[in-house]
Amino acid sequence: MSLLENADSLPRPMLDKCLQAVNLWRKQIEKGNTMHLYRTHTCGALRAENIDEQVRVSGWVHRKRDHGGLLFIDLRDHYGLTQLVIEPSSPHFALAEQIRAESVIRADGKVVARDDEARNPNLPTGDIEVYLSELEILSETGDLPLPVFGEPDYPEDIRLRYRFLDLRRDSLHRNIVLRSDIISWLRQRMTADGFREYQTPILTASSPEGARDFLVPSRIHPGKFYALPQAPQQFKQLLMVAGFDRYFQIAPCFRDEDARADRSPGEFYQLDLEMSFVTQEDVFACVEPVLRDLFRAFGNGKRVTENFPRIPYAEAMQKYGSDKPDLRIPIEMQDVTPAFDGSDFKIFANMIAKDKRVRVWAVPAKTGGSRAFCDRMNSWAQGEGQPGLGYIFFREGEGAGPLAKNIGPERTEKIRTQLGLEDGDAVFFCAGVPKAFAEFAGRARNRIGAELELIDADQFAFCWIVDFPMFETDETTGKLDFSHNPFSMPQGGMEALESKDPIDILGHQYDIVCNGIELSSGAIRNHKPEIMLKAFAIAGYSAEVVEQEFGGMLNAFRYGAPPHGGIAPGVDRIVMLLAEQENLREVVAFPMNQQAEDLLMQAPAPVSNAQLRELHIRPSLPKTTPTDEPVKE
RNA sequence: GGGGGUGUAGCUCAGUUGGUUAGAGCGCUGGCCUGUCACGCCAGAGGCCGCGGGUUCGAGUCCCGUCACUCCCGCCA
Repeated sequence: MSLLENADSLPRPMLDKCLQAVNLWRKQIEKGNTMHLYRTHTCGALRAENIDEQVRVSGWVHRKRDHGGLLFIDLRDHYGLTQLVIEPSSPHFALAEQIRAESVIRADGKVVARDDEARNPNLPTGDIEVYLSELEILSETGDLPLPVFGEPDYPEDIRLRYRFLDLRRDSLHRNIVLRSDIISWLRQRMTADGFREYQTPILTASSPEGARDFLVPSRIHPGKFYALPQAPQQFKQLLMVAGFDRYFQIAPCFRDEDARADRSPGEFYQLDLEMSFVTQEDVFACVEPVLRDLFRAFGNGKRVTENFPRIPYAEAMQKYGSDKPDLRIPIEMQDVTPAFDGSDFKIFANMIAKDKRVRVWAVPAKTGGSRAFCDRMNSWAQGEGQPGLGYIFFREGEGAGPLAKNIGPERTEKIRTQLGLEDGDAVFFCAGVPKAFAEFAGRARNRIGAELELIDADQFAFCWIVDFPMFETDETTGKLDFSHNPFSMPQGGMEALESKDPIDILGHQYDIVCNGIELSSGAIRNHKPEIMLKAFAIAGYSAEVVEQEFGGMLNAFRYGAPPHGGIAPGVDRIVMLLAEQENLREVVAFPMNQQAEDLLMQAPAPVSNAQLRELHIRPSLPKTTPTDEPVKE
C-alpha cells in the first residue's frame, strides 16, 4: 500500500483514485497489453517491493550527475523523485547526456535494488533505482531564467514572470497543495456542519461604503458600470432573508486598494458564512471549532487555543495596545497613573495634573532588566518618532534608571509589586491620552516580546475581540462615523441609539485574531430598517441617502427578515499562517505584483479601440505619461 | 499620493579611499571521470555595472534625475 509517497497524508478518496489508476495500468500490463503511454508509476511510487518490475515513468529532469562512465538522472513529478541510471552501453546514453534540467522525458526500465552504501535514506524511493532501457524526450527546455533545483531567494519579478517554473519548486509547490487541501477541508467541514455553498454574483453594483471598487463598463447601458463585489455581504444577507438559513462560500472578493505583504492587490478569498436566527454566541459556537480543528489538522502539531478567550475591544487596547493582540507574547500592560500622579517626575506629573484623561501605562519586560536593553528600546522609540520611552529596571532589590530616581523608592516599589516584577526585569512607560498612544504602546509590547524572545512560537494563539464601538469621531474633522460595519446591530438596539452617547454604543461586532493577525470580522446584522435608519442618521446619513444606496437590502428587510449574523475568515491569511509564510505570494498560485500587475499574463493590458467603442469608453490619460500608448488597434 | 531598501554575467552575489585588465558560485560550452544523489577535476564563452545627465585626469564606486522591483505609511466599512 505504500505505492504513493506520503500516502498517509493524502485524503482517503484521493488515495483511492490514485491506487485505482495504478491498478488499471497494472492490469493492462498483466494482460500483455501495451503499457500506458506515459507511466506505470509516478516518480514517488516505487519501493523495494517493486524490484525486478519493468516500469515506465515520466517527469522533469530534476538533476543530472554525469560520471562519464555512468549517468544518474533524478526524475521529478508532483509525487516525488526517482533516480534513473544509464550505463554507457545503453543506446540512449548519448541522448541522455544531452538532456538539460527541466526537460520532460519518458523513461522505461527495470527497478533495481540499490547497494547498501548507495541507498539514499532522504528519498522515499531511495532504496531503488530504475535502470533505463528506453528514453523519449517529451519536451525540451531552453536556458532557464530561474533554476528549479535548490531554493534560494530569487527576484520577485522573475519569479512572477516565470511563475510556472517557480511553482515547480518544492516549497511553493507544497504551499499551493496545502492551500488546496485547506479549502477542500473547509468545504467538507462546512457542509458537514449544515452549511450549503451558494454562489453570488461577480458582476454587481458599486457600493458607496468601504474600499474602492473595480468597475466593469456596460456595453448595453452606455455610461453605466458594474462593480466587482468587495465581499458578498449584501447577497449573503439577502440569502438569509430568502430563508436559506446557513450559507457559506469560498468567496472571491475584489478591492482596488494598494497591496501589502499580507494583502493581495485586487483579489482575495474569504470563507464567507452567514446564519439565521442566531445570537453572537451561536456564531462563536459554530466558527470556533471549525478554525480550531482546521489549525489542528494542518498546524504541524503546534498547539491551538482550546477555548478562544473573548476580549472586549476596550480591554484589548488597554492590555495589549491593539485590537489584534499577539497573545503568544506574555505581556499585559497596566495602568500605573497613581504612581506618577503628584510625583517628582514632573513631565508625567504635570501631564496628569493638566488633563484628567491622561494615563500612564506600564509595559512590563520580564528579563529586560539591563541598561543596554532599556537604552536600545528608548532609541527604538525615538526612531518611531516618539520623544522616548521611560523605563525602570530592577537590580539588587531596587529600581534603577533616571525615572526611578525621580519618583523615589516608594513609588518604584509600588510599580514593581503591581506588575509582579523582580530583579533582572524592566518596565517601560507611555503617558498621554490613551487613544493617542495606545497603538504605539502596542508596538512597544510587540518589540519587547520579540527582542527578549518571549514569544512562544510553537502555537496558534486565538482570541475573539468583542464589543467594538459602533461609532468613532474622526480625529481631524471631529465628525461622527461608523467605526466598523454599518450593517451590524447596535448592542441595546433602538433604545441604545436613542438614549446613549453614540460614542459609548457598542456593536454586536467581533473579530477573530490569531498570533496578532486579524483573520476575520463579523457581526450580528441589523435586520430592522428603523434601527438601521437611526444608526445611519447618527453617522450623518439622511434617510434619502440610505434608501438610495442600500435600498435593495433595506427593502428586503421590510418583507420579513430573520435575525442573522456571520463572519468571513480570510482564506489567504489562514493559509499563510499554516504554511508559515510572511508573504501572500507564497500561498497564491498566480499572484499579481505590488503594482497590481500580472507579469505572467501581462495584465492589465491595452485593448483595441473597437472594444472601447463598444463599451462607450474613451480613455482620459494623465498628462504625465504622454509617451504611453495604452490603446492598440 | 508619500517614505525606505535594492539594481554588477542567464541566476545568486562580492567589488577596499574614486585608480589602470570588474571577480566568485550555480548554470552554459568543450574535455576527463563507473556509484553519484549540492558528484568531482580541467579549460572556455558569457558584462551598456538598470537608464540619462553631472563632478573628476579618471566613476561600478560620488552627486542629480529617471525607471524597475520590493517593504512600509496613506488606503483597505
